[in-house]
Amino acid sequence: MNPKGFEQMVTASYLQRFPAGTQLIEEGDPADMLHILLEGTVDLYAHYKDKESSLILMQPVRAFILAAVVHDLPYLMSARTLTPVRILMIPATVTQELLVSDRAFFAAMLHELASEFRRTLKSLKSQKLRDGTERIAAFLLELQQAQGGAEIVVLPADRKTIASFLGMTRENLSRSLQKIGNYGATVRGNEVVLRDPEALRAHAAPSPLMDDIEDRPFGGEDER
Amino acid sequence: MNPKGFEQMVTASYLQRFPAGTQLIEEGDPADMLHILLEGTVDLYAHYKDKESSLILMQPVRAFILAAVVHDLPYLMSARTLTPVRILMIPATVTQELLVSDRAFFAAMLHELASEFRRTLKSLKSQKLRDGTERIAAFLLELQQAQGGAEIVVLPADRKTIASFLGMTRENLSRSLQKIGNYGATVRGNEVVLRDPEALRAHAAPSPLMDDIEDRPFGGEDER
DNA sequence: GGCGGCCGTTGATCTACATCAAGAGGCCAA
DNA sequence: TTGGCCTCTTGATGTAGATCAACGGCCGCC
Repeated sequence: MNPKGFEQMVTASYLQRFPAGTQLIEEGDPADMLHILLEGTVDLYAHYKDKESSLILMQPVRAFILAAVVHDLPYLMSARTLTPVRILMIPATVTQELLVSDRAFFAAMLHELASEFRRTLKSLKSQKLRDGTERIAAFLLELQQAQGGAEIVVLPADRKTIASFLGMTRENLSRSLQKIGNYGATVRGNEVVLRDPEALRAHAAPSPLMDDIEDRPFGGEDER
Repeated sequence: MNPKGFEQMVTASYLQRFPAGTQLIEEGDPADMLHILLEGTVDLYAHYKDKESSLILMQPVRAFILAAVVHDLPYLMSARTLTPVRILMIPATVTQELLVSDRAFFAAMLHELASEFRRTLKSLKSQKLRDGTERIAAFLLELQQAQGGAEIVVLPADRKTIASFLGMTRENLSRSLQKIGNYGATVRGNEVVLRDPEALRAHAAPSPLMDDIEDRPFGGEDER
């Protein structure tokens, strides 16, 4: 973005730190702040009757609840920190001014929003089309790629949250993690060792059309 | 948008009609055209292993697959017409030029994309948090509002598609439609009579945070 | 007309997953 | 240390919804 807009943004915004477990946003609140996650992990979740479900496990650097700010409508999700975080908060009014005055900012927001949309759509696809163990396998492979491809991946949250994010109960996450031992994944506390990523891939059939990954060199997906 | 941009768009675009059952887009194809649905109904769906699932039942006027065009990435969904349709197709290159040259067009796209995002997120919430009959009840109430609030709502697609959209099988849609008779909804072919919307509401607990409805005349999502 | 193919419904069974229950291990405070 | 309280796991049971199967209705087509 241009320097003037940047200065305007910085002076009007708050760069804040919060400890783990902080409630940042409550579903239904007016969208008065655009949040940009710079460091740490945030859980975006929602309620219905007395249930709740995690919808997005967010890692830096991402803007969240951009759509609510654009439309000046209430947040659709609640947000809480899972780790200590650093967040840049830009008042909605300033955001809207920047959208008008700074073309580069505008373009960045459009881009970010398109990313969010595609990620969310992928979640919906995964949720509707895959079963539990397939979702876990795909999730582990996503993590692996996000963490640089190492054999050992570290889980980004406690079991309850991951289970909720993946659309299952804690108990079944536990059991399913056992099952995928058959595909060469061994759980060790907070880490999972992927001894046989190919077996996992065969089971999860990951694809850039359904997962938040880049196409792999040797694309095994046939289309019709 | 401004007249010059509009003219540019119109001359470079194609306004087309297609009959029901036309395959418009195949998941994974490069995003070479922005589609704007002017008339009719389109089903956006995806497949995985040999299953497929309907993700969006789109009614006019909406742009679809906007995010893919913005990012110049493959479509995440396939599209087929459920009725005869009228569609404006704008080449991706022209769309990208317009995003640069026409501020109003740019703003409209941002707005539309934010709407799409929120709608998709609501679907994800509904899918993860509600059971089958709750989803049906909420769906009927959405339709009712979209159709002006009349007592009789007409279903926008065949049962198989609706079932898939709602995340269940044809068989269970059929059974669930019986069950919601207890909430004053009677099925009659392609129509459903909502004799007791309050009972339905009590069951589905609809909310503008989870459904594509307006809570209140005051300040809902605007339309064109 | 009569035949075959799809669609929607209904019923019987199966199964993935939720729920319920109990126990193991970790953490911290008194 | 002990006790309380977490989270996570494991096992037993319950259930929503998938699958399998059969049938009637409708439509297009020869």
